[in-house]
Amino acid sequence: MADRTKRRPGETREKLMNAALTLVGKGRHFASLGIREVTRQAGVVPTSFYRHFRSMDDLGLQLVDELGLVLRRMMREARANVLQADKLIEESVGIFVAHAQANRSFFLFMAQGLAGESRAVQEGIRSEMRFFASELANDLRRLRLMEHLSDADLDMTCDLVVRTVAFSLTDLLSISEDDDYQIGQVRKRTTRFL
Amino acid sequence: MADRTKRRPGETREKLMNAALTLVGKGRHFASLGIREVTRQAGVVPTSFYRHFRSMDDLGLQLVDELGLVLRRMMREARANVLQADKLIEESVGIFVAHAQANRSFFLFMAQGLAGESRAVQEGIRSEMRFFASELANDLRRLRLMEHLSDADLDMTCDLVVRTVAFSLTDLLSISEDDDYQIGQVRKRTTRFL
DNA sequence: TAACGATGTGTACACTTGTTCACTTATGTG
DNA sequence: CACATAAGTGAACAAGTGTACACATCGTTA
Repeated sequence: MADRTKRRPGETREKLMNAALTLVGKGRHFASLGIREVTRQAGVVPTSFYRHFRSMDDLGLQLVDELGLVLRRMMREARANVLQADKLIEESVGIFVAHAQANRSFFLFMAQGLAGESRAVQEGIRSEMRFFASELANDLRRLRLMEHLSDADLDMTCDLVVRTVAFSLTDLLSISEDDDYQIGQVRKRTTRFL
Repeated sequence: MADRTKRRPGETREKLMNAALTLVGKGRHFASLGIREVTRQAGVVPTSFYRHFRSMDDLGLQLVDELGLVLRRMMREARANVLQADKLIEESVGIFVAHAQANRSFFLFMAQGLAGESRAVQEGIRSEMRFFASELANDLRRLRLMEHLSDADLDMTCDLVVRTVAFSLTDLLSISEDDDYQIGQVRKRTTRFL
């Protein structure tokens, strides 16, 4: 009972992924992480790494997949909370900032990966962002907002919004103490932008 | 004459900085480069590194300084070529794209450094971008364009433009073969944005 | 010319790294 | 229960890493 030597399946796998995220959260860049370093942080022997991942790039790719889940969760919450269209932007930005802080390492990883070393990871993150942008465009269409924009323009605008916000991440996450000012900035930027 | 054993001062220093840029241009991330790797690429013995740089971070900082020069050169060219205000955006974007291609590794380094490992390099690049944005705002003010925007709004808008363009770099530089499409995209985005 | 400081070189050392192999242990299915 | 398979372990190795030291070479200045 108190003795929990049981090995939950996939536990080490999680530990390794979290270890990588933790190191990224500590300011390290994903590209500079080594297998041994990650296993050390996870409290696991180096060999175990190969039971779950082929290489560091592989780990990165699986992190991208999980990142997708985080983003989807964020979208769902946003959709639920902004049923009526007023205050839409403030609301959305607020939710975004909250998620960015709750999953700080994850978003840091995303910001890094965009200019990262592994082409595959780079492509994965980019495609997650594209998906996110297209969903955003769909939502706006459904809510009959932005009807003064053509479809193509709307798509492009959403893409731009996502890019801009993603870019702000770098600032937002690097400070993260005196958020208030930064939040205000991002909110202002995004609001004015739309 | 044919024998050029002479040692031009600062030659190795340049060789090392170029070596780092070359590796970045080959798809490596700056944060993952090692001293030995760079010296090897530069065709220099590892010990020489310490004659010029305290560490890799130091090298990065000095690269940022040179990046500043590149940006200033770009601005000067832009100012010279867009004396009259029509076609201003297309002209500017064209110049930007040309520079981005000519100094591909430099701009890659910049894109990487924004989410990089060294806080100092990150801060340096960010401040270069801020400077660039404020100069852009000044130019627009001088040309009496965008008079419908308040000063604060103009500053923010320029910041946003710079961010957006910088972000597009990631795409632009990662393809760089079938540029035509990408150039069109960036141009369209920026144009529509302003 | 002599001496000096800056720059470049070769060797060496103590660590760290990625990866492998043979071995133990737990989990779930017949 | 027995057994196959997945998951975890430890020891080992060759290769690569950062850094230090002592020495060679150049350009400049006294």
